[in-house]
Amino acid sequence: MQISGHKSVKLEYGVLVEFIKNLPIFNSLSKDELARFVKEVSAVYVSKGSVIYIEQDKADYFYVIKNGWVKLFRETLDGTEAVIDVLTSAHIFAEDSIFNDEKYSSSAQAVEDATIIAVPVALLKSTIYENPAFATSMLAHMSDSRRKREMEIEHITAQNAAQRIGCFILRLCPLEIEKDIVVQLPYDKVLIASRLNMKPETFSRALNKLREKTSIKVVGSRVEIDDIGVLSDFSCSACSSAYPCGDLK
Amino acid sequence: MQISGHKSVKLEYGVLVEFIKNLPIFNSLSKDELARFVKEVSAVYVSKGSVIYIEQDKADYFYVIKNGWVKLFRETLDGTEAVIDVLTSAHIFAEDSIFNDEKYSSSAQAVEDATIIAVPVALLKSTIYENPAFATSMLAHMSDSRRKREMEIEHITAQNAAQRIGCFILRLCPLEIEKDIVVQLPYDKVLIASRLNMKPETFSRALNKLREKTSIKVVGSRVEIDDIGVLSDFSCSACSSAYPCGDLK
DNA sequence: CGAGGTGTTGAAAGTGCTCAAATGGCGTGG
DNA sequence: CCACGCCATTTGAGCACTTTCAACACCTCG
Repeated sequence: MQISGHKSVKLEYGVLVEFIKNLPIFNSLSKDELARFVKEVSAVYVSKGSVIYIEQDKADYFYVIKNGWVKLFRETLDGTEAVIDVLTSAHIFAEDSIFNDEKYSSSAQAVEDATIIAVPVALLKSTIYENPAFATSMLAHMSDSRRKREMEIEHITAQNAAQRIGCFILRLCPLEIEKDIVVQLPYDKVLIASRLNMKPETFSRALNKLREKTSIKVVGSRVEIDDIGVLSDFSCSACSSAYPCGDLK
Repeated sequence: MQISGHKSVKLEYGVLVEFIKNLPIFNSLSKDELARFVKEVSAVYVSKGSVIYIEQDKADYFYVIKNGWVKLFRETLDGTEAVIDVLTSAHIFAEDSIFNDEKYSSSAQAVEDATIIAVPVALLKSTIYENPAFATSMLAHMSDSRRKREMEIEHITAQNAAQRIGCFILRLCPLEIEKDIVVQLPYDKVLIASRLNMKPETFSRALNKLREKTSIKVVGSRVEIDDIGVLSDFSCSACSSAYPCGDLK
């Protein structure tokens, strides 16, 4: 595994303020708190493949993704990798480091070039303590995040491979449009496969099946959807909520 | 489904205070707050099979389990039931009602006779706002709970049916003893099966396999474990943490 | 006793996985 | 510009595990 690929980057001050201020999770920060965050924070550029931290590392920072894609994962005793989540812009990770003896509870790796904002865990902790509105935001975030995991479990057990891929594609679609949508798969198919708890071979075959059943067109990472209704009928029938379920961002 | 079986019960004042005070989640309540909780709370007896609430019901209360077993579940569009969790003494549920538009995000049913403490959601909300230590406790709880779901996902994908049952049994075992442990399965096998995301038939067969592989003895709901090491070697090899992993209560 | 719930077993059908091999794109060194 | 090697992806064949459908044993309750 590649460990290099980290580079501290200077973001323009105004850009950083705007970015942080507009994150839902930080919208309850006071002006002073926001200033303090901006001061104590640092932006880091991580190139595709580089490891951000490893499970059990001392957790001094949690992160906000400015752009790019980051994979959270654990390794099992028999050496396989379990992908917990794959996140992008505006998502935060390692925020549970306030607990867990200040150790990271999983590992994180950039799966596409990314810029991430490192925020001291101590600052997170003290702000939670001092600003009840922020504490409530964090709690809402945690609750959503737990809910997201619950939906994940439902998907794994109730949907077959083709339906899970369909569901994944649906979550990439803009909500306003119904017909002739084109989306790009955001990262490579091997990773999508493990994100959806299946093998690459199964992914490939299930995508063929999905193509047959829903008349979507796939060329490389480009996906064309003529009619989103057909796709959601096929994918969501085994699930507890219909498209757009809105549960997983 | 049986809807009856709810009965308000009077718990002795001292008993209630002691119970609430000793819950980890409430240990940061001040004396005044504790008094207020005890005043606003009500104990409810729910008999086996009775439904506590249904998804989308208006959520005015969340619950703490005094004793018994409660199942949380959702129903999928095609009519099958997805079990989210099965909880017992000292666990809380529906605490995410502070968000979600004050609606329950799943349904809850007693699967064994139970006594549960109903706490007004409004009280939870205001206490989070007023007591940062309590807010932090709630946050820690949410974080643990999310982690628990993550382990669940790992189990479903990495362990086979027999290993999942082994893991379930291990979590019933007291931590101090290593040899000649006897445990009772806490609720019926059909429910354990769906809790572990498998069919009853699969459960039955996988339990036979587990018996062969680990020399545990099972008679009805009674399980005898000669050597916990053999059981954990078999069950935990596909997982990211070895017994006692301590992740799922 | 009969009904219904719970648990077990058998046989057949899926579904996804493993292992192996082929394909195709793409960047590097010549 | 081309050959090469690497990597991502696809395809094939066979296998392992879980589910499905059916039947049956057992127990409890009315």
